[in-house]
Amino acid sequence: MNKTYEPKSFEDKIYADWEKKKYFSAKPNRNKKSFTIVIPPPNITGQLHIGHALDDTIQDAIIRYKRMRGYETLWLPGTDHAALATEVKIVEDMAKEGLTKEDLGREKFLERAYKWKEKYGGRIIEQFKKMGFSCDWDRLAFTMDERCSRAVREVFVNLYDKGLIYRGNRIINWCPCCKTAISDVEVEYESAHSHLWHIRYAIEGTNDHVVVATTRPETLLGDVAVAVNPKDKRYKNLVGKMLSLPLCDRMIPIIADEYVESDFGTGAVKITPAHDPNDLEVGKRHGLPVIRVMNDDGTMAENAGKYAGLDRFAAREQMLADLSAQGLLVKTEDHDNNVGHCQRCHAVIEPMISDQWFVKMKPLAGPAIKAANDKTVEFVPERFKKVYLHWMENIRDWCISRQLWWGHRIPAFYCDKCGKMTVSKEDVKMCPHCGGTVRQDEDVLDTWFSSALWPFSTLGYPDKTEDLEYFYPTSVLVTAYDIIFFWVARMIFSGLEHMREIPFRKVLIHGLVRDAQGRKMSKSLGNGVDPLEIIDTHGADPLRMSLVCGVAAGGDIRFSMEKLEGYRNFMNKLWNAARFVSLNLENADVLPLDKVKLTLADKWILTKLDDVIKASVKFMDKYEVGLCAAALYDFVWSDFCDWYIELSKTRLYSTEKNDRSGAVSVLVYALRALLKLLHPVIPFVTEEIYGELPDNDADSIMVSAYPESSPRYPAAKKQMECVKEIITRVRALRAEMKVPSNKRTALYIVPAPGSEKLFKAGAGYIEKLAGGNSVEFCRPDCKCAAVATPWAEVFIPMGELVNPSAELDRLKKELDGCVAELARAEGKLNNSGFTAKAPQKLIDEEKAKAEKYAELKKKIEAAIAEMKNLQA
RNA sequence: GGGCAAUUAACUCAGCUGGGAGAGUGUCUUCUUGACGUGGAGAAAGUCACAGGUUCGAGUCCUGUAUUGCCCACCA
Repeated sequence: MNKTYEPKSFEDKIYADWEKKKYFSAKPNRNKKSFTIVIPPPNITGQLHIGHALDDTIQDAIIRYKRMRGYETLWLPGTDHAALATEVKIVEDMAKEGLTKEDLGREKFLERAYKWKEKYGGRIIEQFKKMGFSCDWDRLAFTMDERCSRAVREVFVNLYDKGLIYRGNRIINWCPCCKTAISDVEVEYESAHSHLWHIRYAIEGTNDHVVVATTRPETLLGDVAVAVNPKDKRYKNLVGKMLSLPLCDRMIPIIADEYVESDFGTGAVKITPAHDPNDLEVGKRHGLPVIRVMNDDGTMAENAGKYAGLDRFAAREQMLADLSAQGLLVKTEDHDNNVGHCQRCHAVIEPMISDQWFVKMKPLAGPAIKAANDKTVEFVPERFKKVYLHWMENIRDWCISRQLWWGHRIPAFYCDKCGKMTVSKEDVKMCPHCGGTVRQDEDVLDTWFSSALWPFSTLGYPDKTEDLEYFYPTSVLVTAYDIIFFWVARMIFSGLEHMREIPFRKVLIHGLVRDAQGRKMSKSLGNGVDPLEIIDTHGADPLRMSLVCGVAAGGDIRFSMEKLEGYRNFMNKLWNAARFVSLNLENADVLPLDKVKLTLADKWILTKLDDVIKASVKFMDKYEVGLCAAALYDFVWSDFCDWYIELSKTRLYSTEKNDRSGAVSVLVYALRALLKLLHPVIPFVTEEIYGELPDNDADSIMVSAYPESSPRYPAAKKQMECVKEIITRVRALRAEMKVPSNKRTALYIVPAPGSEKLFKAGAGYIEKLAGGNSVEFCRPDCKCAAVATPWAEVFIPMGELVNPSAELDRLKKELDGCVAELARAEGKLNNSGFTAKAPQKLIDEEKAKAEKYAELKKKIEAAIAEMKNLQA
């Protein structure tokens, strides 16, 4: 083995081997339980970024764990066509050649889009492989492939037939930059400093006027009324009167409506049904017309008179200037409000009336709410359930049509002859009503409409496939909290509606990856890190470990190069531990454990191993991958490397082959087990090292069996912990006494009554690890520094090593500590409340402690007295 | 305006059903001992945000306060 960990030398090779051996592939198998995850499909235009790296490392760890635990595991991969996001990119790309969508036409544009998909759709998959992800690539799906598209049609038509999809003229969020409608969740609200403009509307036939306050004066020409609250005394007599709309010669009525709140603004609201959802409602109630004054590109429409053609913001400025010039702008007030922006291009969203397709949500939300409430689907951590429920309970209809070309085209066909519409799973050539020619709806579906079906469309829906029966519902869905509404919620109601069953039993939510300062990683800040670059320089395993280790579910994680290097060092540590083991294989036999005479240290590490197996299983079963990784990190570094390897050396360098073989056998056993435990998180390095071990149980660690825990040697573990403490204390004493660490000394041990046997067994370890060159079991007849524990005292002859007054100070400090402990224990025992109500076990423990510390105190006092004598 | 979360060592974070505060990084001291200096050994470092309460006992449970962050919401 190399002296250092060099991931480049094996990662690609190992991945290729896994793929070649088809370890990732899953088939329905009645003899095994299934465990399924569908990947959140990355956008085809995307590059692997740190968010995928986190999300999919968690999934890979879970999948690998379950695979090793004997489940038939399917991790189903795929990509998302990402209608709007992709189309925007393609349009940008065309712009470089001076081309627009219209130049190409729909057909040519789609050709280009498919070419784009071919070019970039595969790229991210190759990048996923660099991370080590064990997806079943033979099942690679795409939201626009034939299978998924069929599911989309099926679902659309079914929902339409049930009346759950409808077409309607409603206020939607319009992005004038992307020139499409978007759904509510695609609008990001940001608070902005703006103004409330107070504008004077003259009352017909009088010199009087009404002042209205507005934040969007550019929509003024679309006003069809001014509304006041019916109870508002100021305006009571004006209701029914007509007002002259400024900047044009139209007359509009004053109406009364409960919607108006008298104490905001002036208590008089302009009603613009075409550009505001509330106004549309008010308008409907009062039978008012709808006047749209803006074009799709955000310029003012023809009916905006002299403002026609002006951009909406320019029009605002111009109109304000004109109003001001006419003395109609009476006040400009500072006002903060929330302005919606397009999630994709960040342009200001324009609420506008538009003819679009919608999914009726209330009937679908009911079962989705119930499923969460009765825990048919569970959120981890649970608090995200509230977020989900709040959204579901207040859900509004989902606008699903997009004025784009890239995506699933809406399967509605319009007849020019009879004017009827046909919605069909199959393409319609001829109008079924009159035989006339039909044309398909121009629009495509929201990309999330197809992702909502992902857990079952990828498994064969609408057919009743074996896959679907075996792998559905999937086991856990893993994603970040920012995607709960977009995707998780929609998959839940879709699964319930179309499969009559939840799409996954659990939803594991994690946070976002942030930079070292806690900022969101973003292009504009330039603080993002490229996972591919990190894999190239440090390896995939350190990256995976640094994204996952120590993170509790639901939390954001901070990424930094320091952290990464720390975990790279861990890989090196693990590597070298393995190297140590392999270097010692030569002159020894590796035996099954039942053929080995186990030492105290062996029993200790095997018991600690058992503990960590239990902890790993406990954490992984709760999907706490991060806490599992942290527990293993500690075990490997502290228990296995710092202690067990060092402890094993006494026997490893023995002249007796039996000793050497015993030591090596336990080393190999423990190493193999911990590699398996670590494999789900750091698959490459564990596989590489596993390949170096003799007598493996499988061709590859990834298909080997996860370690089983079994009862071990709790008594030996306790004893070893006593020995360890003695060693630590002696080391500390030596350090404090400034004994050079390469200077070895004689050690004298006086075990406490009852501990004699233990320290005979542990003497070798103490000598080796506490800087001894000999051990004797008696009290030396010379000046000594002493360490006192409840189990034994250790004396080190001072000779010229020790400074007596320093030793005295040290002893005094030790006495202080001991006295404090004693006081604490006695304090508890003297508290009648404690002795009356605490569990007997605790009381006994405290009693034992008090006795031990009382005994210890005597010993330290004796040592102090002696030291004083010596000084005097 | 609602809701959620966080507040623990200099920094980043763990801490499960209440029973003597932990890790990593950084800092300091020291050691090239035959796995590893990407290392070993040792040390310093915390009123567990604040104020109450429940309890024999609170980082952990309850109430309130403060600060920070996030999400949701049609007050024009």
